[in-house]
This record gives sequence, C-alpha cells and structure tokens, in this order.
Amino acid sequence: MPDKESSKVLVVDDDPQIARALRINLSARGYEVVTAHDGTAALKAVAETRPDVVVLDLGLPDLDGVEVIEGLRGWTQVPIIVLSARDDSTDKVQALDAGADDYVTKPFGMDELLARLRAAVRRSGLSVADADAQVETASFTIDLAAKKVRRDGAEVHLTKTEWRLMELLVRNRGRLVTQKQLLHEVWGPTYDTESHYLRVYVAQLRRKLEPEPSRPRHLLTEPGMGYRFEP
Amino acid sequence: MPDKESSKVLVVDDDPQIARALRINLSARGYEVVTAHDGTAALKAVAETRPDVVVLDLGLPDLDGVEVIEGLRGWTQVPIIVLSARDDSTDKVQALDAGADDYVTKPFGMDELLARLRAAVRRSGLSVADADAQVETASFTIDLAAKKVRRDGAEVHLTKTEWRLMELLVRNRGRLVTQKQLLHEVWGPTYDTESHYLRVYVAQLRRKLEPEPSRPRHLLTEPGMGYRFEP
DNA sequence: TTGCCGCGTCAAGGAGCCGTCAGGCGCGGT
DNA sequence: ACCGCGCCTGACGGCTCCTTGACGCGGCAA
Repeated sequence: MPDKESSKVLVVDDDPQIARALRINLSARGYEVVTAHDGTAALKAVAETRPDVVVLDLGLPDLDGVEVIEGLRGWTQVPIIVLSARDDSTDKVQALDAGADDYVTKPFGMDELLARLRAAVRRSGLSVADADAQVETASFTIDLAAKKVRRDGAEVHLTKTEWRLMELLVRNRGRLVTQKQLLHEVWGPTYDTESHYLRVYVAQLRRKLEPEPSRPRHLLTEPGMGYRFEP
Repeated sequence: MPDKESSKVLVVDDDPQIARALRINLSARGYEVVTAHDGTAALKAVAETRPDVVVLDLGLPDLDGVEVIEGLRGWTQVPIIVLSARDDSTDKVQALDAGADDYVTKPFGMDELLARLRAAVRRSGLSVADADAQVETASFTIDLAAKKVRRDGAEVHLTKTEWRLMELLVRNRGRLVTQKQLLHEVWGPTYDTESHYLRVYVAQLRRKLEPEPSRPRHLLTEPGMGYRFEP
C-alpha cells in the first residue's frame, strides 16, 4: 500500500452531536473531514469537494437517504457508507441496492466504523490501480500519486481544473472518455453540455504538454464524442 | 448494463445446516453456488473455481478466519463477505483490515445478506466491468469499452455515427437488427423510414473494415428487414 | 421483357463542432 | 488597495462529418 496522503471524508448528519463526534474521531485518525447537514448540501458538497468516501446518515430533514444515494450514483462511484438508527432489513436492502457500499446500524463502535471506512477506501483505491501511478509518454511523465507532471526533466505546473481533467483522462488511458463524463467529473453533475470548457482546457493542456500543440499525439479529440489519452 | 450471467458464489461454512440454507437461497436467486467446509478447502476452491464473491463464515475448524482472508488477499481481490456469530468489535476490525469487504453478524436476515452480496458483486463488476468487451472477427477486433477498432494491428478511426451503428450491431451480434430499430437508436425516435442513411453508413463501415467491401462477411444485409453482424 | 423497388456507391454542400485568442471577473495573497 | 493567477465567456476561422441527391445494379413481379 503506497503512502496515502490523508483521505477526504464527507460526513452527512443533521445531528450536530454526532457530526461533531465523527469529525473529532476522523480528524484524529488523520482524515480530512468535510460536513454537510442535509441532503441538498451533501450533493453539492460532493460535487465541490470531491471526497474519497461519504458517510451518510439516514433520516435527513430534506431528502430521503435513498434519494441522496441515487443522486450521487447518477454520476460518481464514490464509496458511500450509510449510518442509520433503524435496524430494519428493508431499509438496508433499499440503501444497498440504491448503490450504497455499506450499512452500519447505530449505535456503532467507532473502531468498527473506522475499519469499514478503511475497507471502503482501500477498495476504491485499488480499483483504479495506483499500481502504476507513474505514466510515461514520449514527451512527458505523469505521477498520479504525487500529482506532478514533468517534461524534459522540468516540472510543469497544472492548475486544479487542468489536473482534474488530466487525471481523469490518464486514469482511463487508451479509452475514450465522453464529454458528458468529463464535464460531470470535473465541473459537477449539473454540467452536461458546456463542451466549450473542455475545448479551452484541453487546449491549455496541449499547449503545456504536447510537443506540437496543433498536432496532438497524446491528447486526442474524438469529434462529437469526447477525448482520449494515448500514452 | 450488459446481460450478466449468474454470478458464482463460494460459501465457506463448517455448519452443514447453514451451508445448506445458503445454498438453497442463493440458488433460488440464480446464483451458482460452490461450497467448502474448512479454510484449506476454501483456499483451494477459490483457486480452482474462481468465484465472483466469497461468503466466509468465521470459526472454521482448521484455520482462523483472518488467515483465510490473508491467504486469499495474497493473490486475488475477489470480494469477501464475512459471516460471524461474534458481534465483537475487534473481530470485525481484524477481518476488515485483513482485507474483507463486509462483515455480517449472525443471526442475519437473508434479504440483507443478498443485498450486501449484490453490492459486493456490483462494485467488483464495475471496476473490471467492460474489460472483456472485446469482440473479434477474422479481420478486425472491436473494443467496446475503449471505443476502438483495430484491423491488422493498425487502429481504424470511426466517427460518432459510424460507432453508434457499429456498437448496436455488435451488441446484437448474430441477431438481425431491423432498420427501424437501427434508425431509432442511432438517429432518434423520429426517424423511421430514412433507410438511405443506413445504406450510406453501412457502406462506410464495410469500406473501413471488410476485406472485400463488395462481398461482406461480417456486416450482412437482410433485404427488406435490416442488418446483422456476424463475428 | 420491362418497370419498380431496394440496395450500394460516390460526391458535393452545408451545418455543427473544434481550436484559438483575448478580455473580464472573482478571489486570495502581499 | 493593489496585483496576479485562474476561471469563465465570447467571437471567429477552419475543418470534420452528417446530410442529401444522383445514378447504376440486381431481383422480382406483371
């Protein structure tokens, strides 16, 4: 397991008592913690802060828990661990089938939650295989773990948006990534058709990384569909 | 979601009562079930039968549960769901940190177990998901996930419309696809009779992919009905 | 045989998409 | 308050790809 810089956790709970307890415990374990107190804020927070895992309490004031899960699963595979006071079997089935990864019944042991959190993060981590977090092309090198790009030995600085876009393309290297998918994962689920953003940022990446930006060899356009990164 | 043939489950339990109950329930849900009664047999069974998910009861006669998990995690990422009569927090933490995906305490509801099973399979499914979306013919190969077509090793570029049409035919390989269906799925539900579009694009696909475009071997015409893709 | 219909082929036009540049705006740091 | 960086937005030119029409061929029925 590579040294993982602290994972970011989104805690969704309307009970400030529990939210506070979780924040303290998780922070103490080295997690970066973001909180939301209702479903709407949760959906927004995921789009904006991109947590590595979501801890979701059921019984929120505004939305049903299943609705929140469905809202997230429409565009992201971030692991979701559900907390609930109800030990009812049908609740569990509904939440899990909606796309939750795990379901923990209150009262729960903090040890157990932490273990389940580790399991969820571990799983999602290895599915994208940080095995080769280092990707090389003829003209530049990308280190996914360190979030660094080097070209001719010198380091190239990428902005936050540039990096998100680049990372998504690199993690799907060789595969075509659709415009919609890129927009959703980089700008958020409400962006469907703003393909102009993509053109601008792909152009910037090409200018920074391609030997001949006007004749790209690695960041390829598939007209009408999306983009593709070829190592 | 592509047609999923039944998943294979390995049930590891030394209590024949429970093993039998699980076998019956899982079989009834369309799972293919394999059983093992101790840890040694479990390790062997995973290597031999390659299940899609493992349901592992703790408290086996020969090996400690954590040892079984570690033995598996040394070489495979198959999802592991642990069953246990012990609700002890440290047991859960140990199992999860050893690499288990989930931990269910007995007595458990069969509904819940099935839901957790579905969640585990779904997760592992989407990471390698379309990995095997590779279709081969005598003269070219199609990668549905990457949206790539190769012919004699060289990559052939398909446009958006060409690809939509090709994908639809490939996903229905061996079957006849009617003109109306093709028009609806590629051009939209308002297109019913514009079969001219089909003729133009099928011709383009044949020119790009068939060894003898005038004598097609894979993209076949069914006069008056539609088209068929034969691998 | 002759006419008709469906299919395959080719090429031209035009719509829509893409790349590029420049300017404005917000935000954080000095 | 000022400055600079990064993000968003608009305009415009170029190019790809979709559409569309014309034509030849072959099968089938009258």
